[in-house]
Amino acid sequence: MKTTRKHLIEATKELLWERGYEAMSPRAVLERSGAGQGSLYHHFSGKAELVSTALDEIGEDMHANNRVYLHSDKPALQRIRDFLTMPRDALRGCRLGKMTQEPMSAQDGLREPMAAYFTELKQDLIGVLEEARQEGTLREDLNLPELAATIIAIVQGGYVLARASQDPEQMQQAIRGILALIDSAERK
Amino acid sequence: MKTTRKHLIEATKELLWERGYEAMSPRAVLERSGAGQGSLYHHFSGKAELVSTALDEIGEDMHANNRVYLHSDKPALQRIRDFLTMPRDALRGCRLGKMTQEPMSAQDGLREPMAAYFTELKQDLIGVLEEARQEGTLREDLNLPELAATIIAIVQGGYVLARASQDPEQMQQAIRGILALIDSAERK
DNA sequence: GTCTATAGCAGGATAGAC
DNA sequence: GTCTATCCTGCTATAGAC
Repeated sequence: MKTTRKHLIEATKELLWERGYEAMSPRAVLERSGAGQGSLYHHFSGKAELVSTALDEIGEDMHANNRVYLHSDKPALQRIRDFLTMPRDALRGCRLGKMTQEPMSAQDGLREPMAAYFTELKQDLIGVLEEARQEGTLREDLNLPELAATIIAIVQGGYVLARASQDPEQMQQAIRGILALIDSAERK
Repeated sequence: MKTTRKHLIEATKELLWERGYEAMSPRAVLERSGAGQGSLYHHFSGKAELVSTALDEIGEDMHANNRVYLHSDKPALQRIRDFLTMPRDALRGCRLGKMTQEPMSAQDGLREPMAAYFTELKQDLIGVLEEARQEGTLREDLNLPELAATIIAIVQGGYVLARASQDPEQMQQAIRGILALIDSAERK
């Protein structure tokens, strides 16, 4: 079946979100996908390549979702707010961000998908912030790459706070805090 | 030796920082500390209790370090800036924050030290922000618990950005971004 | 391409001598 | 209290039939 490979990747994506890389075993992937040992090692050289493929897809999924908010027909600064306030499962954590803290994130083939995701997101944010500046709604003195990095960091840090306390509200607080600061950087 | 227990805890603290919980084996702790199998299971019921003890100490270490910056004799808002810009090993990640993204962070006895650290840090930050408000250097309309959460999230998210890109500068950018926004919330 | 069976090894914990 | 020896389990990968 051509779908066996797809099933393996799907199961891997789920398990990476639930457990991360270290705690995710190929055996668990086989059980969840319904495939046998041989299939995994027929389609992939091992755990690392399987995960690398899954990470690529996760990055694409997330990027596509972000663009729904960042490229709508609303004013640029509103799109930034929409991105910050989009629904997020705070207690599950960021599918990619959480793995940056594991030792595997230094390995070749595994770091790249994470780096690519955050680089693209940052560029998207910078683009929207430039639009806001052109629309005249954003103060001129702000450094846009820095502001973009700040916005991403708030989301990632919000996940950390939420999980530490097991309380999604902690992430919401952090986001409301940055929204208030962005309000004061808005030219009205 | 009474110090065998201490050596076990020290080795655990180091290994948690390097590898996190899932990837840290009791065997590695024994090798690094020079102790034998029996010592570990004499002093602790198992991996979880050993790690719980180590996490408590890590939280205390970090809290003591934070207070150096948050309780200096400088103006309150400057202490916030000092906290944000204190030296950090961006590529190693936060000793506690990184583990909030592991599955173990839901386990009893392991989550508490992380939750306690972030709760105390947030309270400290709120206290300093209240001082700033009393000094008349901070805009009155800002919600202080939200701003405190934002500050913590920036640091935690900065670690994520730095590790994803393997570039400490990404964390610095995020921090400079929030410093600029805080500047605009300062009453001069 | 997919399966079952299994190898080889490391993780986590226990037993029991000293 | 500390040690060495050892158990059981699960992880990662390979072998080889279908």
